Amino acid sequence: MTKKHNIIKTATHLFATQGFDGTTTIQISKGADVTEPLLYYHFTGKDEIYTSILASIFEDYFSHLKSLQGKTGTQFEKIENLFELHFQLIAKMPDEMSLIVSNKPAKLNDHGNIYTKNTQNQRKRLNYYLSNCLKKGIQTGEFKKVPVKETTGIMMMMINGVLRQDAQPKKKLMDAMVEFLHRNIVAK
Amino acid sequence: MTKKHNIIKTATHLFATQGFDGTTTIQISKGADVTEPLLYYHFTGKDEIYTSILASIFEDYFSHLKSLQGKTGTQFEKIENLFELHFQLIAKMPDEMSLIVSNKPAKLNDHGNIYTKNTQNQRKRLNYYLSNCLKKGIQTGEFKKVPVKETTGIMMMMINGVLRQDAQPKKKLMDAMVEFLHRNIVAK
Amino acid sequence: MTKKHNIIKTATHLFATQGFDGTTTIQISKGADVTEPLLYYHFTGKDEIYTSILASIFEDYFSHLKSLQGKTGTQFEKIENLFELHFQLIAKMPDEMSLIVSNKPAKLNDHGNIYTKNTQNQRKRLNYYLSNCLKKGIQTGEFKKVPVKETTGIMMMMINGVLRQDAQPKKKLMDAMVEFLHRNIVAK
Amino acid sequence: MTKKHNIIKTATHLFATQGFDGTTTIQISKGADVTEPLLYYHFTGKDEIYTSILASIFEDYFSHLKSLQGKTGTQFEKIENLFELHFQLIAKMPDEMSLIVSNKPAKLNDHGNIYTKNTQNQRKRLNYYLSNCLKKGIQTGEFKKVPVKETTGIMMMMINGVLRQDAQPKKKLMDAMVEFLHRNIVAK
DNA sequence: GATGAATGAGTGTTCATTCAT
DNA sequence: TATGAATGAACACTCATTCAT
Repeated sequence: MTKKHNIIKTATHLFATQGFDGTTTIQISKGADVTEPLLYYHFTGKDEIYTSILASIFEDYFSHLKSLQGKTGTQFEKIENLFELHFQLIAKMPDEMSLIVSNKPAKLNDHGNIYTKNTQNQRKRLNYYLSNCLKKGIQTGEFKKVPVKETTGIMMMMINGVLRQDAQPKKKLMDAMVEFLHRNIVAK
Repeated sequence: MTKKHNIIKTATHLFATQGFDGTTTIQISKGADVTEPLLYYHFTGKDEIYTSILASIFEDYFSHLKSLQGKTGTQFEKIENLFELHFQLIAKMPDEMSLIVSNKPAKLNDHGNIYTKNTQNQRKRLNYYLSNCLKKGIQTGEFKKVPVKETTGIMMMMINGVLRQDAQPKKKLMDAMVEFLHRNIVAK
Repeated sequence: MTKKHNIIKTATHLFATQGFDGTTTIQISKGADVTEPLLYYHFTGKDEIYTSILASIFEDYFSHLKSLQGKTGTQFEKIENLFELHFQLIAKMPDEMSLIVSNKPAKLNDHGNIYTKNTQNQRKRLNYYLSNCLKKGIQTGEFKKVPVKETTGIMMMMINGVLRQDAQPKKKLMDAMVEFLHRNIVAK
Repeated sequence: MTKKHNIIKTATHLFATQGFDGTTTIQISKGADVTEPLLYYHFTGKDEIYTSILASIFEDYFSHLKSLQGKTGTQFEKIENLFELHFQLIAKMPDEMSLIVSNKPAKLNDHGNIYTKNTQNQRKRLNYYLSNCLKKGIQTGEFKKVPVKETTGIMMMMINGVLRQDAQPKKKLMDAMVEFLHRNIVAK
């Protein structure tokens, strides 16, 4: 529990700040205050430390995405929820969020292609969620007749920009973004 | 095509796709079809290959930014120009653009901190350019009374999102973004 | 015999016979019948192998010098003791003695300057020991009124000559040296 | 003339202060203000730079030794001449003298064995010169009946000590040494 | 004479990983 | 669980040397 958890916490932080390729097993073990061989007791290797962390983060992330679908409200509120979620996730777990948008490690022997698979999955889900909201909103007259594909692309780009920002995103900026969107897509 | 040029071209591509930490000197030399020691004849080391490439890219990039300031037109056209520029740069030199938005290498012994310096400089310039356009446009009545700081932040986030996109950005998406902005800030 | 001990033994011999600059880490590891990385498990690098060996040799050497001061006898016997000691040390551990009189390595990144510090210390101690004996001996009438500084210098030069000799010093030569000294400084 | 001479001068100094193994061809070329390939125009390689320098120094040194034999005087004056010579040589060309007493380079491919040959030759000549003086002096009654072999050994050790001293030898010390010898071997 | 460009062979060192306990 | 000791493979880099001009 404690030591394995420590390894995961340390590795997550190091991978997020230095990247997979820039992080060594010594750094992880020293940061977690354990010896190197213990890493290999709990994991099969550096690769698995990374992939297991990534898998767990994505699992968590996807479950959050899923829980959004149960909520009721206008289509715009649903879109707002999505932005709000990412904003909160970054505030609560910046390392984890940073990890799932970082580049694919060059030295990772990603046989299961966990990285690509999850990243594509994320894109697909976001795309589905947003374009669905847009389509429905347009149908019901809640939204203007904006081009669905492009508007979805823009919103995803905005989420991407938020996730990849170096500094913690400000609440004010998030509100401005939502307002910005509102003005653009909601019918007067 | 000199061998030094080949080294730079290969290294740029590898650094852009694999990161600094994920790229080895052997990969660079093999990709450039030269022997490893030649890297050290033309550069002081792997670090300098990276920093000299980065410096030259940023120099190029900043000169492009500067040339925008000479152009005339409405404030919105000026903003449009900025988006257009990034769109073109990515199309013309994706590796280079990818490099200037990649994360700071962990193993780079960058005493002059060329990475941070340039990145901050870029942010400052973009911020200055955009907020200036906004302020002027608001003053002259070309723009609505949008909050300058936040709107600037959103636009920078969009540019950031464009730069960090994996795939080549589509012209259609770019047009949609401009239209999106237009609807939001230009006074009716 | 631990592997670390083996490394030290081999390195001592190689450094003594080939010099620090002329010895490679491969030679050390092969000579000690270990792999190269093990050198870096037990030491921080080639430099530390050298400096730690040198430090231990000097420590040993200085403790021998110290133990001489406890012995009683005439001043000439004390001087004789010093020559005898060096003679014995060379016979017992030629590599070690050869190391402490070898030249300062050019490629040694010796921040603490362990080499210079110890070498100067050695000179100072020998000087102190010998000139003290001489002064006392002259005072008590045991010695002729020889010039202290110069006679000390000559004796140190002789010790230096003994230490730096390529071949093992012969007992006969050592006896001749002591007799030589006796004739020169002891009052008739 | 100038450039080759420069190479020799620089190399001599570097070899003397850093040793053969501790000196690189870049250091030599930079110190001599020439490019590296020029070293290979004037010499066949680093080895030959070293051996040719060593050969020339030994040649010079041996010719000095030879010229001593032409001088007249008592046997002790002849011995004094030898000490005096080494004293002068060190004062006039410390680098060169330092080189001929430095250890045999580990990385030198000394096919002609120039190093060992000359060093042994030097030893033999000094031995011959000194023991000859001693024998003659004892025969003529100029000297006491000292043991020739051992006394020669001691004197060679003193010369060795002088040559290997780090600092420039003081005139006073040299005088003391001669006086020291005088008291020991010259008959009253 | 002289040099810019280039290289094969090696150097010291680090890496992720394993073994014996 | 846990670790001290050990390693094969690779890493960034340097060396003496050569080639084309």
